[in-house]
Amino acid sequence: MTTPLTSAPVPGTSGPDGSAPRPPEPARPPRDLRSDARDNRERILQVARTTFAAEGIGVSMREVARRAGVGPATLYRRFPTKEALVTEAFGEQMVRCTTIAEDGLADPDAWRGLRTVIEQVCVLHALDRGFTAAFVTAFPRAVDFTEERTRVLRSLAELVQRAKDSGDLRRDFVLDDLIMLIMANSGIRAASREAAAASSRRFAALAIQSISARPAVGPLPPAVRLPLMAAMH
Amino acid sequence: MTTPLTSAPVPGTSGPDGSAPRPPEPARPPRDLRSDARDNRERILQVARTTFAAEGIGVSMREVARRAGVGPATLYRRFPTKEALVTEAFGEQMVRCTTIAEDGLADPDAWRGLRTVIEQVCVLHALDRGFTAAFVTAFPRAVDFTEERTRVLRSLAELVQRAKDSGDLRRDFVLDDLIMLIMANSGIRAASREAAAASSRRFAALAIQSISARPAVGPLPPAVRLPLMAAMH
DNA sequence: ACACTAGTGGAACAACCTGTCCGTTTCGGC
DNA sequence: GCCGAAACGGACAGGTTGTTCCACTAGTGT
Repeated sequence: MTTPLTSAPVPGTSGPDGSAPRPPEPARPPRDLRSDARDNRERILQVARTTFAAEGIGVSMREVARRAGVGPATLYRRFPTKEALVTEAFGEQMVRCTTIAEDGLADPDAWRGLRTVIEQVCVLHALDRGFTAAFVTAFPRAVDFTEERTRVLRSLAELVQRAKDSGDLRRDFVLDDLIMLIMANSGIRAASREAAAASSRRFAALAIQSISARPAVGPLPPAVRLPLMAAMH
Repeated sequence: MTTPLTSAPVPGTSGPDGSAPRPPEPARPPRDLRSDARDNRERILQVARTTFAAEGIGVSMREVARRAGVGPATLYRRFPTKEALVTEAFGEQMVRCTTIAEDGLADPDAWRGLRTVIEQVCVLHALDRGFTAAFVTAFPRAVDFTEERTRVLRSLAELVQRAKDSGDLRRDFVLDDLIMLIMANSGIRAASREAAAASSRRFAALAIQSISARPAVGPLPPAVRLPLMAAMH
């Protein structure tokens, strides 16, 4: 099974031209669209962003098209698959995540930087109505954000290390804890975007409390009335 | 704002006659089924429980029927709707939740009782693969667990109050925080049931840390390697 | 043993989804 | 203006979902 070696070279791959099939898809951004097409594309993206953020990824492509005032075919011409649309729509949030991480890393006070990262990421995700969880569960293996992601993770790892070195972060903290807390945050559902953001703020404060190496009971952001129908079965 | 949850008067306790159209559905348990039908029903329930717990609520009715070795019609004759099946299937977990809450309340040490409740509920939900979140998001207004739920909430509210009185629980803690933490826990996804449970144990420990009135950095359950593809975009 | 009916499973239905085709409209350089 | 190509949208295909119909099967009281 590991030795297909002797077989004839796969036809087509030996050519000197070496034009790869098309996996990397280098030029994703719109090339030179006609003016109306460009407008439509932009409108679709905007609608997709707000709709997905507000109602989750379950919204159908048709519905996105309808709200953007175009036909389904137009939508599919610009974004050949739903995954592509979602990826593109949330690209902005992705770079925002990167920015947050690097801003945190830039803070000379690593512990404060880490705290800021946690709070901002939590709120960001809350405003996107658990986009993370939705996206991940919907497209488990999609995510060609890999490049951005590893960059972010590298930044966070260094931030965590520095916060430990300064003695502010518990020494048994690991990067997976940070991921866990962020995933947990995305499990919070509230009645409105504002409530979700407020809730996430409080959650972030509690999370920070829990990972501090020198915990001290300080004030918290206000509590939020949650739809009790939720978590208790 | 200082009166979070306790305000809701228990609905439906006013009318003496109370001949509601049919919302309570008094006789849900199987009445006098034929032997084979009874077997089938039991088998369906068992399959539904394990399947929903393991793979989430997204599993189709067809699939449940197939795994139970019956036709779709049989399934639907016993459980007229998917919601009914889910509700019935998770009834067991529901009473387990109740048990956990009442055991916690029975503990003379309220703080220890609360800690136990948090950990056990978190693990329970983890083993159900985020059943709570899935259920709630799938059937936002379903849940005729109201009776059980209010009972649980009442127990928890008292437990929280007692833990505050004993000076172990932060005084700005509210019941909504508990709900928030439980919802958050259900946002955690891991590679396996075991990993999820372990993760939830660690999460619960952190949560307890964060709401303690006298926090002290103690040991935590082991960290779990999470599918980093997840929460970080 | 027998009939009678509760119970059954497979096919079918309606609604929805993602993704495609094709005749029509509109842009944009001349 | 004009005309070719780009872009459009409504209808179509194929799949999956929850749910129902119906001819047949198999328990059960006699």
